[in-house]
Amino acid sequence: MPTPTLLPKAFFNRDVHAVAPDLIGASLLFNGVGGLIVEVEAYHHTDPAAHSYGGPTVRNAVMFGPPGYAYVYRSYGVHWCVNFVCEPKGSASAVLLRALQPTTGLPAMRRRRGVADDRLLCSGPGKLCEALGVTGKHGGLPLDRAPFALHARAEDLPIVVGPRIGITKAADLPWRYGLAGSRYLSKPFR
DNA sequence: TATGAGATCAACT
DNA sequence: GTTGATCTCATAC
Repeated sequence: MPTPTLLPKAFFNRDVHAVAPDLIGASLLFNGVGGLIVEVEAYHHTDPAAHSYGGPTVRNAVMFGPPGYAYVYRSYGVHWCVNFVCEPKGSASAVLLRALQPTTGLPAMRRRRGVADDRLLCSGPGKLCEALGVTGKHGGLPLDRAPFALHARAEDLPIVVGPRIGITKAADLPWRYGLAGSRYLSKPFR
């Protein structure tokens, strides 16, 4: 097994469309619990679907900060969703984590989620945060140290792209990236 | 398999 | 007052 490489902040200091596919297959642990990233979506400040579209607010302030930090927001008033901020400071782009293949800390994830089926633990942005225990208080934390632990994938993987999920604006842009054939996606790719 | 409602809150009109 | 980067459960086909 090759020694995994811990992702430095510089990894995120690139175009969001370069970072997003490179995250597929990477491993994400949060307080020692997590798995392999199998699905993400890219958002950019010129993108009408992005929270940063239209300028900084209290909620999206982290997106306008430096890359390599976590932007966490509440979705539909109920769920937490986590993003990785990308590109040079100020461009307000981010990658939304949508699904993981669970590998580590399965008992903790099953307990938090209240389900036993591995495929239901992290197959969606809200589920993923619940399984890992990520909440709003973790917004703004750096991604290159605890409680986060991100490692680059060891080899190239087949990546598929498609339109993003659950949005109404710019819904046709193919800015969703996934691991081809994964059983752990929030939804299959067409 | 597919569609619909409810939960619950911050941003925005 | 309305909308949304969601999820779960219920009911219908």
